[in-house]
Amino acid sequence: MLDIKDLREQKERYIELLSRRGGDFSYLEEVLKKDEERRIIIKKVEVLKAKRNEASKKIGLYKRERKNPTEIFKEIQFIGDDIKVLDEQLKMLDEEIKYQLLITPNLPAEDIPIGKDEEDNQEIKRYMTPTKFDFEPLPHWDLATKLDILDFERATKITGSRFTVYKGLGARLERALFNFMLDLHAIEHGYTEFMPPYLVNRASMIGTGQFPKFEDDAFKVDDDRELFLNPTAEVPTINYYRDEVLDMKDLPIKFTAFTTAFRKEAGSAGRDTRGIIRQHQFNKVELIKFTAPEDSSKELELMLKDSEKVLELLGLPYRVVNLCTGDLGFSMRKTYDIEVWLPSYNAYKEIGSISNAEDYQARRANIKFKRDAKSKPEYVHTLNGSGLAVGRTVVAILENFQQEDGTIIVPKVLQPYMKVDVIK
RNA sequence: GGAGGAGUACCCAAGAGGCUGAAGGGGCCAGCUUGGAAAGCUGGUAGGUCGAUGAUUCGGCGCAGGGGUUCAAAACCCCUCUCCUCCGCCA
Repeated sequence: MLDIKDLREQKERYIELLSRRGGDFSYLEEVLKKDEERRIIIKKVEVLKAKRNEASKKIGLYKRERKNPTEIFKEIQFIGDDIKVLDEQLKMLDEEIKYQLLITPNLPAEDIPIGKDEEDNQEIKRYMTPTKFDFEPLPHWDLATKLDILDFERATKITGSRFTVYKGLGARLERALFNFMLDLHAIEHGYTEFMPPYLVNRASMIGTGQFPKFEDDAFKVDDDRELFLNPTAEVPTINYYRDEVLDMKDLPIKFTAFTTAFRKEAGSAGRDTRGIIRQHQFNKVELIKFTAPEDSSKELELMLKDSEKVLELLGLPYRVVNLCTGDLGFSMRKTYDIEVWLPSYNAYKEIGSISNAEDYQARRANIKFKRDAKSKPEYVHTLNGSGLAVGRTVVAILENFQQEDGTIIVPKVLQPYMKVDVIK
């Protein structure tokens, strides 16, 4: 959430920056008018409340002294009604302003490329060169079906489209990968392992920015508690500290969370329909950081390195892009995407993204920190990154390490987990 | 699912309509004491948020959350959430 005071003071700059995402943000002018109105009412109602408090105090005093307080009663006879009316107006204004702010995305960072969509993302790094084959490589859905390690057809029987059964060495590859990733981040990179609930409430979804704007993307549980299936570990993990004040000495806090994520993929009908690139259910190892404001840029770069390390150890070709304003996620100020080379797409495909939300989620979720006992609480910065999307890593391994006979070479680092060196 | 109990500031805890910005502890900070520390003693400290204000400061809200009764509510009423105990069920 944006800070209404900052918005008030830097209206033009805020609207200009937001417009870089594309879209019309002139409605913020209306929001500021409501904010103005709100402050006028606050002034009025607080004067009345102060008057009433004073009178009530006097009545108490009179009663103790056995004096007659009728006079005072007369004075404030109608004050309660006035307060009630103003309070109701205030509440409505508050709600409208809050709602508008909740559906307004984060400001993009000043230094990221301005652009419309992924075409305008800026490539900043390549690792290895795209895999070359001296035979006709197969897409992962064909490879996996032949090896009988993924079953797309029968999965539709169990659930429906965009669900897959992992089987045999396919299931083991998935498990090997997330164990490998967790070990890397927890043991080598110093993140604390984190296993959150997979059902989250509305407040959590609002806290990280999924709601209210993107409610259609979430699976809702039919239960009167209003719970939703975890769409990314970012939600439960960042909300872990919702409404808390952390100690500076504990920052940065680093978590690595493995979760199964569930998404409706509402807007992507017809896209990536083959294989397991885009599923309603997928596994992901996530990296989360809570930092002091002055450290978040540095921590973002470190997180990117931690994330890249996974692909480097696996020996997969990838590139890193700096997302342009048009492709940037709702809650984020800056995002790097890591894109892995996929022969079936003959292109780089997103396998993880590493983002800095700065104080946007912290303000929504009310997560602060104190520099020391006496200092005022300030909002933390939150960062999250993939470490990585497990299903898409399976795809990358199958497609990049396939051999002419349709078998798959298991990367060295996975062999201790897989107990085999070839999937056949 | 059934029956009870509880939720007050960093922690423990008093408080059953007005003098409670919340007694009392613990903690924390400073000082005395000490070679240094502990203990002891003395003094100090109470959060957050919103609004006004150049600073100082003033005012509103705040005793799990929401709503109500009242001139006035931590206290009374209603709803919700969380935790605890017992019973039932269960991986």
